[in-house]
This record gives sequence, C-alpha cells and structure tokens, in this order.
Amino acid sequence: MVNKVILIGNVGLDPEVRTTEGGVKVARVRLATTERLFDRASNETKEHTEWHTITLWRGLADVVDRFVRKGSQIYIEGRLRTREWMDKDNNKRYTTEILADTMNLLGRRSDNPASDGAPAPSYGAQPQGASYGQQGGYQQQTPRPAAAPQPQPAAPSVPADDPDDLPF
Amino acid sequence: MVNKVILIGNVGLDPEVRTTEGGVKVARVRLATTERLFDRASNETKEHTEWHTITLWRGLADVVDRFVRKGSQIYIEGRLRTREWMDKDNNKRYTTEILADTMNLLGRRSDNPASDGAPAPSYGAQPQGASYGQQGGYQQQTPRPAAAPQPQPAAPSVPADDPDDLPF
Amino acid sequence: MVNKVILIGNVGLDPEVRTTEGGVKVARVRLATTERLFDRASNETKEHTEWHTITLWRGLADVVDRFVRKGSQIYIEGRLRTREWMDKDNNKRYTTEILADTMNLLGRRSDNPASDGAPAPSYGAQPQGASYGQQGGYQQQTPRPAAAPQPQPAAPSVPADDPDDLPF
Amino acid sequence: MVNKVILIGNVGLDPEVRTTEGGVKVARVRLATTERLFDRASNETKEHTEWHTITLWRGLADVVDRFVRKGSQIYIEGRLRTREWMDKDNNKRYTTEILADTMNLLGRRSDNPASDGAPAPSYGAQPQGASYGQQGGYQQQTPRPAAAPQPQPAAPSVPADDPDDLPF
DNA sequence: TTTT
DNA sequence: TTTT
Repeated sequence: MVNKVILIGNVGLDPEVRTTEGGVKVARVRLATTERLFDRASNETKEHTEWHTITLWRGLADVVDRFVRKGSQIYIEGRLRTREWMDKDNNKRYTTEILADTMNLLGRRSDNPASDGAPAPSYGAQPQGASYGQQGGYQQQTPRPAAAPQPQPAAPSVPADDPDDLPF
Repeated sequence: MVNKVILIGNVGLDPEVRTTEGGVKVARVRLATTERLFDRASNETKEHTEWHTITLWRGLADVVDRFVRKGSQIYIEGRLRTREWMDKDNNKRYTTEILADTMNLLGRRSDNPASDGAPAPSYGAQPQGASYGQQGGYQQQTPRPAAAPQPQPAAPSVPADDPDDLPF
Repeated sequence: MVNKVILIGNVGLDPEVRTTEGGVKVARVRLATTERLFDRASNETKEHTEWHTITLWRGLADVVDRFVRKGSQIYIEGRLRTREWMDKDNNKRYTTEILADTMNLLGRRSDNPASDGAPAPSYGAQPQGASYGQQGGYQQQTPRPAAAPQPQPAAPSVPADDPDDLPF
Repeated sequence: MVNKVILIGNVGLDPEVRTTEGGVKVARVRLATTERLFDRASNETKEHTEWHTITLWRGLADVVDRFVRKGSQIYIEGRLRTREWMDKDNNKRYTTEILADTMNLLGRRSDNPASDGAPAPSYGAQPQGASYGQQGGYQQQTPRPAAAPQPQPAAPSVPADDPDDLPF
C-alpha cells in the first residue's frame, strides 16, 4: 500500500545510461549512504556504508545523463523493487533496487561535477503532476519529457485556480 | 526543494466537502496524531495529541466524501502550505495546512465507518502517474478525474514496458 | 546520509521470532505492498505486489512476537540493509532487507489477529528517545527494554520542560 | 500515530539561537522550499516558495549555532507542532512549526557559509540511538551532547553485536 | 505468502 | 474533535 524509499547520499561512480530496445532511456546509479553506529560489543562508534542501486527511467535518466557524476550528492525518492533472475547455474536470484520517482541534485551548482557551464535540475514525477524544478538550484531550462504525456486515470491533487477562494 | 508530510491518524469529525465557484470539489479533514512523550520535569510519560488540517482537492475530495468519516484511520502524504489571510480586525494571520497528494484508508473494510456496502479506495497522484488503487483495499470502481488530464511538462518515472529487458 | 524506508502493508505469514546466541530477540516479517500500475503496452491497469523482508530487534521483536500475525496490517519505518553471504556453491550472494526502527499496528484492535484479549502497542526508537506508544492504539502497558539503556553520544531532540517558555 | 515532516531547502537568514531560563539551548531556523506548479488558469508554470519555521533543541541547536547560516542547504526530519498563544488583543492564535528530530547539512563543506575552518556535522536523534555523523560530509569531531544522556523507556532498534549471526 |  |  505504501512502499517508499528516501535516500540522500553520494554517487559512487559515473552512472550508466542506456536505451532499451524499445527506445526508452534508463539509468543506473550506485549511491552510498553512510551512518555511524554504536557497537555494543566494542563500545565504539563505527561507520557503516550502505550501497544502493537506483534505476531511473526516461526523463530522470536524461537528467542523470546530463548532470549526475561520480561524487554527486543527490536526493532520491522512490520504491523498492525486487527483480528475479537466473544466474549462470540456473539458480533463481533476487536483486533489490530502488525505482526512482523523484531526484534532486543537492549542494550548490559549483559542487556538481557535471556543471561545466550547463545548468542542472531536479526532476521527477511530482505529486501535482507539474513540478519539475529545483530550488537553491540551478534550474533546468527546458525539461524535455523523454516520453509523451500519457493519459492519467486519476487526477492529481492540484491547488485550485485560486487558492484564495477556498470555500471554507 | 523537498516539502513532504506523512501522517497516520484518526479523523476527528466528519469531513467538510464543498465545491468552489469554479466547480472544483475540495475537502477538509481534521486529523489527530497522538504520541507519547517522556516529560523530563515530572519524569512521567505524557500523551500529546496534535491536530492537523488536511486539504484535499478533486478526486481525493471525492474519495473523502464517499469513504472518510469521523473516526476513520487514514494515511496522508502531502505538503505544508501556509495561507495568509486577514482577520476581522484587519490583522494578517497565517494558517498552516497540509495539502494532500495521496490518501489511503487504513484498517480493514469493516473498520470503515462509511463502508455500508460500498467499496472504498485509496487514491492520489501516484508517482507513476497511473496508480490509483489501494491494497488491502476495497477498490474504487471508477476513479473519476474531476478534471481533464492536463499536459505534463515532466514525464513521470514509469517502468518500461518490459522490466525484464533492462539493458544492464 | 539519509537511508529511510516507509512501508504500509499486510503481513504474509506468521512472523519468525528467534533469539541469537547472545540472547537477543530478533524477528523476521514478510510484508506485502501492492500497487496498481498502468501498463503502457497493454493499456491496462495491473497489480504489482512487492514482498519485503523486515528484521526487527529486541523490543520490536517482542512486539512482533505478541501482536503481529499473518494478515496484520502494519506501518514500518526503517533502513535498507544489504547483507552478503555465501551460498552452497561458495558464490557471493546479496540479500536486501529492511532493518526496522519503528513499527505501528494499524486498524482497530479488533482487526488484530493476535488481539485475543491482550492489548497491543506501537513501538520503536522514537526521535525523542522517550515516546513508545501508539495512538488509535491499544497500548503496550510495560514497554520492557530488551536491553539496558546505553549511553548516547548524541542527545535527542526533546521539547524543553515547558514548551511555552520558548525564548522566541 | 505518525507525524513526520521531511524538508530540504535553504535557510533564509541567520538562525536565532537562545537559551531557556532552564538553561536549555534552542534554535529557530527559517527554511525555504521552492516548487514549480502548473497553474491551470494561466496554463503556465509558476514558482511557489513555502517558508517553514523549524525549532531545534539542545544538541541540534548547538549544531545550528556552529554550522548553519543564511543560505545553508539543510535536510530536516521532524514533526508538526502547533502552539497556541494570545496576541496583544487577547485573541487566541495558532502557530505551526516543525520540531526537528534530525538535521543534515547538505552540499560540500565549501558550501557551508559557516565552514571557516571548522568541520560540520549532521546530527540528531538517530533511530539506533547512536548515529550522529554525516556522510559525504565534514564530520563533527566531538559531538558534545548538550544534555546528559537520559534514561530510555524503550530500547532503540540496534543491530545485534554480530549481524552475521542472524538466526534465520 | 498478505489484502481487496 | 479522533483513537486506545
């Protein structure tokens, strides 16, 4: 019913960006999140780095392609997805990844390893079906949808034309 | 850049559902979240109930209208919105509300005070721009968009036609 | 830096609860989250169920033991943890799980398959280091810490004794 | 039951840091989150900036004092808190704020307006009751708890001494 | 393996 | 004003 992942971390290596046979752009990002843990045994504080694999499709893959590099600090909101596959010995294997719904580039523009002149955006399927910008942020000038807008069975929650004429 | 609220609680009284002059449906829900706090002064555990005002537009307002009642337990995902208004003495006043992007009815169907025969759904602007159902969840048969699907500047993240032909 | 998972779903089968050699209680829960997806290929809405493995330690394991059963609807907040292990053929394998930090039982008490008279709680490491109760929520009477309170390098954020004498 | 706020934005002006009569440090931060919205009326994309008031106590206030300045980009996790007060005309007024549980400084160290030589941390009441560091981050060397470690009614979820001897 |  |  709710399957939500929120990550902030640093990208471990330059992302892979490819295109499916059907012509859909997709990116893969390895993201590290480090935390400090108190170890009961040794009575010491230790560091633990967790590595996440993020999959980003279409427009998000495009933004990754243009602005995300090894070292980039990013915010990801997405969902867990476990894929089943067969290894070379024909054993069933499972891989858990994060399917991204939103991505934000963090820090200042000058932090962005890919910001050699180009602007950089946030991006994603925003709740209101329309937000695609970033704050504190170098903006993406022309957010090119990688895919045509598809019909939406459910209308997203969008503020009324004039929020001031709330009937309450 | 990120402005996200996640609430689970009980609805304090039957929601108000109205229509703006422009014909847009909007609902207001009062939601209680209770937590236990340890009070340093008295060395006791105390309860604190926080009351939230949730605003839901269009399709979400429709679901509230049909399925949410006083006592309902719901999940809300949304954003903070502070509105400015003038009181009777012409003083500037501020009211902070949660603008809902997603709502889920929790518990079993039999828990739903409004489930007198009718099915009940989850609803909301889902990341993939297409999911509008609920699990564990009596489904909404005809999620009627209160508004026509609008053009989307940014394509949402949607799994490719065949997730199995990931090119990685 | 931030590694957060939020799940609401139904438990797929009765949890396993065990004790480590060191005498620490630990539980494992399989949780289903179902979403509806719009399939571009078939132009149809399809259902996808994702299965998550949750690990809960100590006090949370205890609550699972007492109140969580197949079919229970729960809220989980935790972190992703990928463990490395060797399979029978000495191949490196990875398993991704959710290490729970907070759990809440959802729905009414009567929904709880384990509520045969006994009360049931929410539980978890709350931000303020002191809240351990649930609302809408049959309470756990005596939240027994499974372990002695350990020293805390960092003081949690706790409201001052009197929130009314905020100096602002 | 769940009352959670997650914010990423930029600090609007230098924070106020004070001490209560009881000697407890507390900070107030004004944080801006900007989003782009599609306006149905004008058919245009507009920007909306939301301003949040964050209250941070004790250790978190200390970190604000040392490392947060106008322009800092930060991550906040906290809870909504509405306070009631009387205005000069003896009218009841309400102010909604975010009570912070966790804070992270984002971007690189060089982005930090307060990083004139000094290191900068993340901080907060971490789930495991022990994590207080930041990744991709200049670390705080000596996380001084502003308050003595208090007794904890509920044991936080902490990985067992050896995660490898999970009994599953 | 859950839930509707 | 909810829920336990």
